[in-house]
Amino acid sequence: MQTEEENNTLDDFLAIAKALSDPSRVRALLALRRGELCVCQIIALLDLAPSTVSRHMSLLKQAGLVKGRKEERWMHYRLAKPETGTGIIQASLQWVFMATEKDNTIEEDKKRMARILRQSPESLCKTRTKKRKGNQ
Amino acid sequence: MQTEEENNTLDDFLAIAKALSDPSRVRALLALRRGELCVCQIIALLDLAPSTVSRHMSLLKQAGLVKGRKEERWMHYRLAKPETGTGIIQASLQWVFMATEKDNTIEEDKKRMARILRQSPESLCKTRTKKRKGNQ
DNA sequence: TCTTCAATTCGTCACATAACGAAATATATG
DNA sequence: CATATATTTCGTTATGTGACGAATTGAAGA
Repeated sequence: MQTEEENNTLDDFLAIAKALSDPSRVRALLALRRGELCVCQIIALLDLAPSTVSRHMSLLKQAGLVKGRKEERWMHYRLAKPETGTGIIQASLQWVFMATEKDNTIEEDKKRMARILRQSPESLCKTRTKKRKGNQ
Repeated sequence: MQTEEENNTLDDFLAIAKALSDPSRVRALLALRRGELCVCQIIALLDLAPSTVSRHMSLLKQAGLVKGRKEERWMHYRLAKPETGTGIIQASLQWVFMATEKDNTIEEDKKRMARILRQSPESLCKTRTKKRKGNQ
């Protein structure tokens, strides 16, 4: 994937563009600017079903925008590092960051994530399991 | 839409990302680097039904990436100019350009468009009308 | 080994979207 | 006004996608 990369740049690009065309994925990606996050923390941020969040993160990973690391039973995601990315990845990340700079939702997410980070990840997961989720 | 633009930057961004997550739209957009193009020329490039191309161009326009200009009975599209765009637009265009720099399809499209431009737009349209299109 | 639990995968549903052709619209031209 | 023609809009169909819950996987811990 990095040895030659000469022809189907378009497909790589489209995968990135698709990954970035969903609000939940963009919010998750931007939240990772803080640093590595556990899936359960992203679940808490987005307030979506674990399976949904898992799929979102998987798409971001496939596009090459984030990296995953499993520690014990928790999966941690972080932004793709400069040395890992193909240049397009880094450019894409910069693009999202600048394009969403002044967004209200993202600002709210920062505060929300600050609150989430105050709890330990362990308690977070247990809390969520017991939590009622009664909407559609 | 341009008077203040303070809060829902995310929606604008998502519209752009969605517009850029389809190969036909990206190809059309990149073809416009040459300069303004008539819809019939884009139809010839992509080899899609006129109605399909029209919809694609409409989405690109909605996202703010291209501008339309009607001259006589022909619709011409061009890239959004620096002074027109919100900054995000220009950044997005630059991003697509750099990300697809080395793509084969795009290279082919350049040659293909050169061939198309050798014909006059008028003959192009009439040709296409008579042309058989027997695939799905 | 059995249990626990975080995360993922799978199946399903509702809805979005890309493709087409047909019909409508707009703009010359007879 | 009627015709021709470029483009758009509309309706339909097939496929893609996001959401969920249920079942599965994998890593600790009893």
